[in-house]
Amino acid sequence: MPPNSEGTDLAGQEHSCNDCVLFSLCFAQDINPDERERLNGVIRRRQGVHRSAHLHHGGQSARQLAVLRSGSIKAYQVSREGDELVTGFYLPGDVIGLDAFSTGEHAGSAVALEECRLCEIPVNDFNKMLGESPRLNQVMLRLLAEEMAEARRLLLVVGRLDARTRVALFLLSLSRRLERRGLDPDLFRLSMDRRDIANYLGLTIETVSRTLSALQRDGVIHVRGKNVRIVDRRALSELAHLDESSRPQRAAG
Amino acid sequence: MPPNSEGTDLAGQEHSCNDCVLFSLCFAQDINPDERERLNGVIRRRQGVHRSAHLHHGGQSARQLAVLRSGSIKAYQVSREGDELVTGFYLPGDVIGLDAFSTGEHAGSAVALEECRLCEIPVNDFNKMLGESPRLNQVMLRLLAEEMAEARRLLLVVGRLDARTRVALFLLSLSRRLERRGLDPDLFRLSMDRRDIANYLGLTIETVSRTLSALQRDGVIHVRGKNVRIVDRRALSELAHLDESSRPQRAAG
DNA sequence: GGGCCGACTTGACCATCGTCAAAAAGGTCC
DNA sequence: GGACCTTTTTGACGATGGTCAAGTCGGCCC
Repeated sequence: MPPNSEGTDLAGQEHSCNDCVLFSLCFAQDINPDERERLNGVIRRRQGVHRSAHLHHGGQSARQLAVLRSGSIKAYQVSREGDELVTGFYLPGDVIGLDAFSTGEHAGSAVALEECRLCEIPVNDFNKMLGESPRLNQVMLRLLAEEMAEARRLLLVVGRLDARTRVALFLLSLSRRLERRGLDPDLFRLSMDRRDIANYLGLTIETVSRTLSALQRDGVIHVRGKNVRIVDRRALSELAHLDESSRPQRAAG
Repeated sequence: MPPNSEGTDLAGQEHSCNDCVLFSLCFAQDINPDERERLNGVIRRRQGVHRSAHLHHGGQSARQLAVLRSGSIKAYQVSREGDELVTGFYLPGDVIGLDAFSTGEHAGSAVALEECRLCEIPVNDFNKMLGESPRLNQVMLRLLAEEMAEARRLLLVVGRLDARTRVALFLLSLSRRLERRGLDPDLFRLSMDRRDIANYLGLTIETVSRTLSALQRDGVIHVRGKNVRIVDRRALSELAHLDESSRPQRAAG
């Protein structure tokens, strides 16, 4: 088993935000110390959330806001026709449940891709804190705006780029996010299966598979099942950075 | 010139929200009367914003939040490679400038597609009101969440559906929005050109043109330049409603 | 270990939609 | 009206990526 094969288990067993390894990634760093102390008081630290367990379903009323401490989570929506639309993947430090922020009901579903640990904040407590802290409100707006920007980025990727570019962008984005969490950006394990990747990128399983194989053949990456090694980061970046040549030219300004 | 050919000029010259024809479409209806009174005091009613005039550019710091009173507006972003990504079209009653809500800088650009009138609220005034009204905060969060949901919908449309379905959805969406504004849902004029539609839907100009022609050939719509008449709404809805047959089957759950 | 099942890969084929090109329609200015 | 330019339409062609099908790999249970 290669090093870093779990990929997303970097949190310890702390019981205070101040000791938490994830502190620099967590929104808790953005509020002031006594607000944080108060947060500490209401947080439920949950572990043993196993693979395929749902954190919430679309339409459900929100019970808590959660920060992922270890593991990884898939966010998706279900269309009226019943098929799945993968909207993102959460890694440690990410906030889960913002989609219920305004209506009180979750817009989409979230499911664990592997064993997870979480910090959960009951909505009641959280809303009370929101009512009293303009700072916290601001932080939430920022987080929401970030999700928005992410959705827009995804829109560009999914709608307008060819398969190779989409896959390259996916790998680089994941790599960068892992690196920010102190993990090896060049050697990691995908916690989602090909179906999820394909769905997320708006492609088929076969195309994802073929594209990964092609990237390997070209010496850009090395793939073996869920294990990925980035061999030629420069080449991968060039692919992702929208070489005019490698890209269908859909109506642009 | 057919009736309703302007399509988006339904606001009068009122100087109070209470008299405004758009009241039922505007977020002003959601706040309480004295907040609205205060809003009235700071609103600048601007007209004569002509075609191709920009309301703001991406990266610019926000000067005001605006509600469109008449005309229509295109929202877009510019990628690092310099091409345009149309993210949406605003109609009367829509709020413009939410993209700057958290950072203070506009994420994208907004440009008038035809002569427009606006209600502008200077950011300073608006922020002050925000700091004092939890209700207004809530309304803003709701609006932001709605834009988010819209972005997600667009993601589905652009990434996963075939050209015919995309165009059908586009026409139906526009029709529904016009109807909500008291205009004819079956006969209207597109204020955007084919390039904008194509870009918005992640297609080429040619494909949009061909698809519109095909829909006309099939007796579903009638098109003449920018003028559109929906002839067979039922058929159009069926196309849009994702008939399993007419749709490439990209990885779905 | 062996069998089984699902995940993944690979190949052959073909539809959709992008590309290139040219003509037609529409708008503006004189 | 006529010249000129932009927008839109239409056609021919080809590449990308979806579909169908058959294999290979890997994990899990006995």
